[in-house]
Amino acid sequence: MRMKQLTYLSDDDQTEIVDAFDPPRKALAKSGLDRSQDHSSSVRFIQQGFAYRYICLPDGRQQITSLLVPGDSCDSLALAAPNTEHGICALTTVTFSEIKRPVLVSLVENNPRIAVALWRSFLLTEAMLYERIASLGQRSAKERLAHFLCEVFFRCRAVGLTSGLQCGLPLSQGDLGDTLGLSLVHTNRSLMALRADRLIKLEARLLTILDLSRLQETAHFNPKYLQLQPDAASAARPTPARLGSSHASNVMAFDHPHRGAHA
Amino acid sequence: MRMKQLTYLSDDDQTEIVDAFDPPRKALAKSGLDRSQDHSSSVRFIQQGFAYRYICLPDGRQQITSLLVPGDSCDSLALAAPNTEHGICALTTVTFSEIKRPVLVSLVENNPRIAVALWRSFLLTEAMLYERIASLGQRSAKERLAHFLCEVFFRCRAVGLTSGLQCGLPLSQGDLGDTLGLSLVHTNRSLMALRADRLIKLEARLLTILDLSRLQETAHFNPKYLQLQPDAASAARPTPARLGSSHASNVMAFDHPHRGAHA
DNA sequence: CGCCGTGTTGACTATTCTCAACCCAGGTGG
DNA sequence: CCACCTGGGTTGAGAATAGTCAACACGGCG
Repeated sequence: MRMKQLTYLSDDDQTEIVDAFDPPRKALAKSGLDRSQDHSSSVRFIQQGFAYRYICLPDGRQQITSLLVPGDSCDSLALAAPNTEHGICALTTVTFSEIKRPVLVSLVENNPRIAVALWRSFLLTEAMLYERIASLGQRSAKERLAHFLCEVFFRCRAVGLTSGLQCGLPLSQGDLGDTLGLSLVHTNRSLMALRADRLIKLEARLLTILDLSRLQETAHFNPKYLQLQPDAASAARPTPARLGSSHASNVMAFDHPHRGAHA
Repeated sequence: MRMKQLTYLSDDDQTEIVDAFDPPRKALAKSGLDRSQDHSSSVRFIQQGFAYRYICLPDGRQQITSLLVPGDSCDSLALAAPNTEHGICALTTVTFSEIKRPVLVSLVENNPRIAVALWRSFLLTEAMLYERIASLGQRSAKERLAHFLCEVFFRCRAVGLTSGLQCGLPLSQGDLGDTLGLSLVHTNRSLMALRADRLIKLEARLLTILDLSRLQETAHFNPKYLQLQPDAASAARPTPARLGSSHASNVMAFDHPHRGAHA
């Protein structure tokens, strides 16, 4: 999980975390990640698969606020303010675990390393939010798209879900638009522009970066904000994903999109 | 400070916090809030005045990512990731206090109420970031502006810096544009549109809301995300601002804009 | 076979940006 | 006292960016 790369928790620490979780559950693509009904105050962590967090405006427009990859928590907010829930929707089949708030609290209180790991994880989320705001406010459609693709790629690489310059990107162009604040059509055209520049390939939910440094340039992308550890950043070798299945470091570690239960 | 309204810290708790701060310092309008050189790892809290946090893109564009009002912390990020600093710039004369990281940590470890207050404060920041993303991604210029004005007003009211439907707004139209991802000119036109609708007045850095509920409607603004306490939300009576000067609940609690040290 | 969901493209419209004036108030220096 | 400068704010006109509507292509699936 994300904590891993951030602080090098010991194996004991990790076992401690894993044991504290409720048994993992699954959500189908396009379904919400519901919390189990009996405890409203819990935190969910993605173990496998991709999901997104979104906000709906009263008139139906929706904004995808973050992409959630394995290791991410869904519920930093809910910890203290259970009334401000956002929706979480699976993009692929998602395996996730829930941990009850009191359990997490005692974990944090008894193991300062875990506390730091959790803290850093939330700060990373915040850093990504700031960067997204800069993107939405200042970057053009093409830059925004390039920036998002860079971010996805680096995040995937940090959790061992890349192979060379390829990673999975289980978003339709409509989803991409909702993420970037663009219309579907304009998203398509920006994508075509990046392809025409020979910067990326994107087909069948598989992103291939043809020229990473030029892509970063056009995006004005600086990975510093992702706070990657030096070795997690290089990641030529697949990072051993430890939590959940121990052989999850496959690029297309998610099921191919097909008609699931509709949102 | 913000902690106050969020968790009703006891007076003892507050004294404990106040005592832990370094002596307050001042920054002039348009100057950065520099940390004192001797300890890079510290957290700054705004006591009086307004400031903003911003990100600069390499080509000079700048995005204001958040407005900081009295009680806000400048440095949630720096706590764990000192390399991802953002700039903080004063909009008015600002009084702020710094607290060294180890001091804050021991405060948090020894007083769980303070820990919760700090935690909630950071989560509130996060909630505002999500909402800003929804604004930038989905709302039109006019809606965005209306939404921002609503947010500012509610936040000011929560810290007792309103009088009726008035509050200070020490941003130039250029600053507003950098906040909302709009050009100066278009910001001006959106502002004129809101004025033409008789929703607001804005002159000499004083915002007057002429019709709050209609302004909220046009912004699709729902204050829920601000997690206001019921009584802080009503706030017909001025909230006694306790930290810093005890009589700070004046609407125009900041100096009028004039040429300060330039950025 | 026909019906999705998804991607692609064209044509037109709307929103937003840029450039360029101009105004006004306050401050500064003669 | 006035001339001048500077930093806002306001407005117009034209250009660029992005959105909408509509059509069509393609593959998977019933």
